[in-house]
Amino acid sequence: MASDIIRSGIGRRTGIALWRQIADAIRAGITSGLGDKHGKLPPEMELAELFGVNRHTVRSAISALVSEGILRAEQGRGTFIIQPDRLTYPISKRTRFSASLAEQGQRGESRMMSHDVMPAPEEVAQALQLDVGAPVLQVRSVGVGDDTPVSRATAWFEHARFPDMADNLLRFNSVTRAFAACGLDDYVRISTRIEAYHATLDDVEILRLSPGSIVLVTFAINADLEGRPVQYSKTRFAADRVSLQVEHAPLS
Amino acid sequence: MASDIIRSGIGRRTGIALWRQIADAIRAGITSGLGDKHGKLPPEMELAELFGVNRHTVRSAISALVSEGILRAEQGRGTFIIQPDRLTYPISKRTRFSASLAEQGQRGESRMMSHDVMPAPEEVAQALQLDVGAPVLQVRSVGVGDDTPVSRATAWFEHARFPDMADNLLRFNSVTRAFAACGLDDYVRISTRIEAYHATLDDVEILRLSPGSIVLVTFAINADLEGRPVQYSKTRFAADRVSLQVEHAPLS
DNA sequence: AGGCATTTGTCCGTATGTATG
DNA sequence: CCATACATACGGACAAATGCC
Repeated sequence: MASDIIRSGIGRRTGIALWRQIADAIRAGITSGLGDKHGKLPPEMELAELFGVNRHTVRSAISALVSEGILRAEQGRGTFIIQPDRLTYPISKRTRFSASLAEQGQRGESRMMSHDVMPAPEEVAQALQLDVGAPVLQVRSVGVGDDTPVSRATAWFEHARFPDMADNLLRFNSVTRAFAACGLDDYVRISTRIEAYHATLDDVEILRLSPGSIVLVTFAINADLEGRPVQYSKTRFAADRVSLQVEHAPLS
Repeated sequence: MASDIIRSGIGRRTGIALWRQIADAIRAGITSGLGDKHGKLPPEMELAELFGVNRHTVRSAISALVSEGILRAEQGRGTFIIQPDRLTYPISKRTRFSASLAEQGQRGESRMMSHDVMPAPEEVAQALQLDVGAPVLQVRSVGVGDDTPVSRATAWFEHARFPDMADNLLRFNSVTRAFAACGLDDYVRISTRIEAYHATLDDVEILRLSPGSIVLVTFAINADLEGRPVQYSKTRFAADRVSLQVEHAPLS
């Protein structure tokens, strides 16, 4: 039954207050059928029964979501959902980060936060097929869509091969154009690894998450058309705001 | 100061208990430098100062992580991190579920739990390009590697086209061979969507997770060589036991 | 062996936050 | 608003196990 599905996961002495769990459940349930076609939630008493808690507890949850800007409560009429969709990020041979958001009609951009030339640590050296300690450009950026931070990325480029990469990235604000300005006309994604973790404190702060929420982490390698790696990047996505769409190559 | 960096993000009356926030912080910190080379955590008093809380609060966090199987506490010696390796699941045009585990030298198998012919709900009908209500075979299975449940999947097949699918799956315990027995020699993955969620009660039970842990959910469509969908499946992976590896097509 | 510092484990009491009716 | 029950967080004290001198 629907009530069982919704109630599942709500428990006591888990370290998370009931009102908070219910707030999370309502936030998650928004995508899967909670609320009618006008976005109206069931009345508080009904929600209380649904979750198996007191009406006061539901009220705490709702008031938290209202101050998060996810719900709107109207005296006498009901409580309504203000629904933001998940952003879909395509992952394909031709993944272009900056183009993804624009395609969905989302105002989105990637803001470079810092850049630095450093000796390659082992993980980066291995991905870029360089010697450990070889100079690499490290770039940190934050992806923003609809005024909400969605992802934060760290990318590395071989400094010897692309000495002007930092300048070009700053000028064009696009990896594709920056590569072009460095003399690389085309590149393809050769590998993507995906894992999921609990948000770190940095995630909580930068992506404006609540403690305990989830981040999807992608480890990606882009290469030139000869197959030589040109970029290694780790990106952390706010899991409740995105959907990663793997697009396999078309039939040959 | 370092303690200020780590302390940031830990807050009171947020609806999430301090011990829970600290447990999440330690869990997240394990991947990024918390703990020395032997996997030993700083002593409780030190962690308490680091997070700006009482030692008892840190102890609550640690005891939660111990019962999650992430930490091991030894009286008089210290608290240690238990690091199990992740299984890597390739996701490619030719993803074959049953072959994945075997390739890694892992004893793995997929156990069918139940099967049922039912009218296609909207999500399934859309994925398989059928009319809503058309008969489909629904199969639930659990993927097990090294005696630990790793994933649970629900798959749907068009019943009219593959009437003997259930029998063949039971007989061969392999999607690839069952398709072959139904007259379909080859198929390819055309779409994979990946999202991440908190574990539901069912996840906790079936995948033997602890409440609050993470599941990676993949939504996959396989098609025949003409591009007609033959299988739609949703798979829920225990996120701390797997790594999804997207393999892009080789350069043409 | 003994002595000592370090670290986890257990008990007490008390104040505050959360949840119910 | 109020009263009640339970979970959370703090502070202090001491016991138990380990390892080192």
